[in-house]
Amino acid sequence: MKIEEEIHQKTFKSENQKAAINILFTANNMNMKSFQILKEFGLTIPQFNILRILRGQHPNSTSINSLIDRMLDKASNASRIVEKLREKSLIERTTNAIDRRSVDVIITDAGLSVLAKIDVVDEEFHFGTDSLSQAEVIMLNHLLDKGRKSIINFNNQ
Amino acid sequence: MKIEEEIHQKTFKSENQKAAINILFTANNMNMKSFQILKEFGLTIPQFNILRILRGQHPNSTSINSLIDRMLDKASNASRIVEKLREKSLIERTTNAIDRRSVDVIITDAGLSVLAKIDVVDEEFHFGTDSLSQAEVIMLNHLLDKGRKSIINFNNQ
DNA sequence: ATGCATTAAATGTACGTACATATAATGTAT
DNA sequence: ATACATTATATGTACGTACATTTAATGCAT
Repeated sequence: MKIEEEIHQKTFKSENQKAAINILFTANNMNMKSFQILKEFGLTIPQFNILRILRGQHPNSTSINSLIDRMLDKASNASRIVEKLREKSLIERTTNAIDRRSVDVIITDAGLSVLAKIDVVDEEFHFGTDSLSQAEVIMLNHLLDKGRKSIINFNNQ
Repeated sequence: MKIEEEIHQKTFKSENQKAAINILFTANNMNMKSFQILKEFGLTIPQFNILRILRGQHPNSTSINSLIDRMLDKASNASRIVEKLREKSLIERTTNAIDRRSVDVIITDAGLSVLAKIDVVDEEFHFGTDSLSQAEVIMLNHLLDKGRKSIINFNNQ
């Protein structure tokens, strides 16, 4: 469905404004979808993202600081999210022996097990699988990369 | 910059997975940018969105329920956001005379004035203005509309 | 007119986030 | 060795959001 119909807005100032709203609306849809899937597993989106990072490092541990560096969405508070995961026994947290300021976070077998279950519905975290051709998806990635330029410049000011 | 470089991830399971991450990352960038701009005007993103809806209806009033219907991002709590705007005297809130359950919300002159100032930097709320051709932006809108199909189907289940 | 369902909005709770600040451990210059 | 800066993490506050529940007004069937 066209974005005009989705949000009941007939006109836009420009195709560029429409594109901005289109991207935000699409991302919002995707987030809602992820949210619904993850809820069944008792996880929030940031908790899921952190678990996946930890799985990528397994069996090594990862510091909180390193988690913050790797997260897609700004995670000013990895500490609190990690604590939620610890309460569910999906990760373990130990003070680093060498640098006692640092915290070693490691995913548990239970954590790996939950992620394995979510992998089954993993294709839900892809975009346009059933509706876009391979060439179209590649084009979409290209246009997003290219169009993002001005935003990035702004953020780096 | 390509998404691979942006998030320091070299490989993806598919172009579709890359597209999903690309959309989420781009939307996140845009939101951060809007957040920074609006902060200078003492507004949050949902507050700004509600103000714009109210301007669209001005000089008529809008009910809280109607606001919820129109908001891009699910606003389960338009009440609280409206209250924040009222504290800043950017809107007025009165009980509807005919249906005393309903609340009439109307933007004040101060509210219109703030939006007018933000209009000056309005082009920041567009996408790819300096980097994409008109044909490319139209293509992007088309691909997003088309690719969103499977998400929408899922959400309507 | 009375009783019950429906509707509009507000409120409570748990979570996440931006930002500022605090706490504790470590590094470093002297 | 001591003082001070830096670093890693945690905590407090204000805001927004999803969800459940509450409150009050209205609609409707009888």
